[in-house]
Amino acid sequence: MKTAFRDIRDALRDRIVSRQWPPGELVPNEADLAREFDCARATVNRAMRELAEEGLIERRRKSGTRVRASPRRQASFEVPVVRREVEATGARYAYALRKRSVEAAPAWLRARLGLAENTRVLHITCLHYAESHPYQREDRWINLAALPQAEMADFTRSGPNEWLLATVPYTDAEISFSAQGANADMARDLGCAVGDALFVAERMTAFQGQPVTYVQLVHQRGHQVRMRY
Amino acid sequence: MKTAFRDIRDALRDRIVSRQWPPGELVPNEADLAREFDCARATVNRAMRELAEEGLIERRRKSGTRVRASPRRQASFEVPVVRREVEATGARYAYALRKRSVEAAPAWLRARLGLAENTRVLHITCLHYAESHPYQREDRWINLAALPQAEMADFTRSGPNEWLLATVPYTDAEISFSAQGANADMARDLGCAVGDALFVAERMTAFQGQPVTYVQLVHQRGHQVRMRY
DNA sequence: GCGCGCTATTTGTCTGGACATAAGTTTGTC
DNA sequence: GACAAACTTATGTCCAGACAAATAGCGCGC
Repeated sequence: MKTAFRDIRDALRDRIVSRQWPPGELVPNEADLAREFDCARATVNRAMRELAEEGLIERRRKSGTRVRASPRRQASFEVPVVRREVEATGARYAYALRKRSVEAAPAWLRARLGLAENTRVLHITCLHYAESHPYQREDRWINLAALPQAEMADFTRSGPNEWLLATVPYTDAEISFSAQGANADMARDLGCAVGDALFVAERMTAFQGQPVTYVQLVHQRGHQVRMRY
Repeated sequence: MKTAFRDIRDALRDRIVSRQWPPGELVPNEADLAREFDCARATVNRAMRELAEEGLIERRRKSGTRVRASPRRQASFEVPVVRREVEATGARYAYALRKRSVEAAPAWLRARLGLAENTRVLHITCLHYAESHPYQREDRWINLAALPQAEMADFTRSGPNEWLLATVPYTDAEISFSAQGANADMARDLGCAVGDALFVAERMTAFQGQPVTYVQLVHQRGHQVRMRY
């Protein structure tokens, strides 16, 4: 029976989730499986490599392959771009700039991004709407030492997010999620009460080792981030 | 110059992030790159496949490979298991069962999991501590039609999470994050004020198509979920 | 001009073989 | 017994070549 690596992978996964090969069990070696499935060892290797990436099995040279006792489960989600996120719901996206200023980086920001003293930053506050309802409030700081051309950019018609994506598309980033009570600014901009529980995403990005931007994204009440795994 | 697929992958990634191959650009085909790197085409293929998985390039038969205009960025994080999450901070983990009852599934739960009427569920409420401070409040419903042995399980010493992991280790799941104001129960259990903004994770899991459990995990004030990408 | 089928090109996968690398296991020496 | 060297075994990677599958683009008939 000649099968593709995808079929082999799925067949092996099946044996694992059905407990035919229970957690901790040693799996037959590649050569044997290649014989069983009547294919080249490389094909079995590819199948097993993918299962290892999924976190279902653990492989070690010489010791062989075993089914993980508790499978390492990882969820992955697409980092949202607000315009697309809004448009995906079918709503019309709109944007409004609230504030733009060039400042010396405050101490908390310098600490977070690892900036030198006296670093100049561009501070943008803006709002993203779904139809006419505020959807997300964005508070962003851009490191002008790393990205001087940001000072010339026009943020009155579209947000810094899209400008940055077009200008510095490849970045290392850290994202974090938390819940925060609305302060006066958030409450005003999002049309909720002070103290309301809001879902907040924060993101720090660096390009080639240099910190580029920090952003706080405060979402409308009830916002959820969802992912399958 | 003979190189491994890892080196080739990194070299190509470098050309992309340095804009030597700008967004939208057509990348040389595998045969040419194999000649350039003096290796087999399969080796280039492996390198490019990984870059495609990273979301940096897009490949299509006959049209060739191009650098994505805006790279698809995906963050992935390990689905947390509360005991390990607490112990990773260096704190001692402790557990307390608050409530255990067998009930008919309420309507909202039936709707969420797609359960038949009159389905019996096991409802567990428990607390997870870091040292002596409440860390997370867990409210869980287990579908007894799918997992009757849950009714016999002892949840007085360790949580349903660990029991489920050991019993049904391979599941499909959907996870979602949101912010919610603390209700009276949450405030009492977590030692905060009613209305405080709390970070909430919810999870629905299914095993071989059958809904198994729904859980709401309410975290202590200030909780963050962090990931790099 | 329009639709349809053919062809050329590019990626996707597989084979059978080879050598590299990691890491248990055995053997040998002290 | 302790330790190191040699051996064995399973996975990791690579190669050269082959064929499969998708599809962009061309040419043909109308």
